[in-house]
Amino acid sequence: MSETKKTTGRKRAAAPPPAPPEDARARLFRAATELFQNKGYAATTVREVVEAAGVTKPVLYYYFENKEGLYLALMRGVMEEFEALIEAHSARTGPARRRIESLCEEVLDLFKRHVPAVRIMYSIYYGPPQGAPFLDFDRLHLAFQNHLKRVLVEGREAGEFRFGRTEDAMWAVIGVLNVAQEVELCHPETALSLPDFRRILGLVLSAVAAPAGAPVNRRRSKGVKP
Amino acid sequence: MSETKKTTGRKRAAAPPPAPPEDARARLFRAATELFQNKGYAATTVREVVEAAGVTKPVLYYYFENKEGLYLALMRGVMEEFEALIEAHSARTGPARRRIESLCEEVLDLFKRHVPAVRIMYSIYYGPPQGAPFLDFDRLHLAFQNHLKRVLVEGREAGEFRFGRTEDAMWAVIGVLNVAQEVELCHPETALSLPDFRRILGLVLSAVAAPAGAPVNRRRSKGVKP
DNA sequence: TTGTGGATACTTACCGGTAGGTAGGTAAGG
DNA sequence: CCTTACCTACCTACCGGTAAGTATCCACAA
Repeated sequence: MSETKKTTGRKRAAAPPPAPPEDARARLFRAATELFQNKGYAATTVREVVEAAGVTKPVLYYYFENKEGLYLALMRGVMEEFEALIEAHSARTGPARRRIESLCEEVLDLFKRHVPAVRIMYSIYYGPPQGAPFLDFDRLHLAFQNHLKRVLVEGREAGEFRFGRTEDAMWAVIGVLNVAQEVELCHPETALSLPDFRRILGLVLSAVAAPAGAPVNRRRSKGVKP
Repeated sequence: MSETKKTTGRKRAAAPPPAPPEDARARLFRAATELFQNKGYAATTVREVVEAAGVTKPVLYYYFENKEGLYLALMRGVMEEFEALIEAHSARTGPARRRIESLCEEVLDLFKRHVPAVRIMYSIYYGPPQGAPFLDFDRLHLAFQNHLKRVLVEGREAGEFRFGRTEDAMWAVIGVLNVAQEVELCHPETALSLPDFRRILGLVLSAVAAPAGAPVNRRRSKGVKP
């Protein structure tokens, strides 16, 4: 099966490979990402992972605690990046609409850069944990919701938006983001382009936009940074 | 599904249970649904299923071909119901907005009545197949999209809606439905009520609604049933 | 210069457990 | 006496994980 010559020169006097292009740890990482996203956590065996990575089984246990540890290492990277994105956005200023647009676009971009990991996250967040160890995806999701709500409220206070319940507007926006993610996951060949996404988000935001020329309703504009 | 009382007549001289209220097949069905949704297909063992159903292993293989067959039987019921719903809606008439609202509400209702099965479907549709046999969820999803697009176009032709690209409007509507489903799956305790859902859908539909009192743009109104 | 000791990065060979699945039997009813 | 509806006992394959050994390099003392 594996074309990997088991005669890994590693021994033998003559130094065999000039330098492995990717070290074993990185190869394990890539192989596991690929397999977990294609087959799921439980359905992927460590044997498959190490074979795809071209290493032997104990190597996996040398670099990672075990199968769970490998999974956790995979997920944590993306989770931290997402958290940092929201954190960075919390400090931003400017028109609420622009902030929402750029937030969504950046989330979508992060998502596209980590499709395999996100597919695993999605399937575990919405579906059953496939024997995979617990990870608090919910915390991140909630942090995102809260940030979005804050920007929406600030936009309303600044007279930029007009809507009844903040949650309604929030869900409408999240719906657009979800759809873009869904298409990316299930039909990457017809994935929404950035202009597509902007148009659809614009459509929804137009439903909460204050009428053009509406009075800037900045009532005390509390908390809104200058 | 079929409540056909097999009346498991087999009772030893001293019948331990007075009478099983549910026959073995139905109990297996229920147990598998519960376990698959809680642990995932691959992470659920047939031993767990039969134990939860209170039967022995060969009973499962007596009623179903194997683990895969049990899974397929589970999914097919919901898929057929969904398909029938879209079929039934294709024949409906009336204002496009009402049709979209009732379609979404009925889909959401079907969804709520089959949360366990849908959770499995979701996690496999968006995520990796967990070693589960292939099922063409995509066909159903596409059928739904096409129906929705048709109603939207009819609504525009009738002067009820005004939007640029049909796909944009479709995705915006689907986004709302997705969000409602997402909340149902991940936070059933704060699931959107029907009024909540109607408000949010109304918000999005208001973005594609033709201005009040706009001329009814029925240009040849081709294909629109009277 | 050489010896050596430890860290690093693996290897082969194996373990106990459990997975899905089955062979073959049995009790009860028509 | 055959069919239906189950049971006990078991099989093989493969699972996650490990014990123990080995080649290579480098630091540092002799």
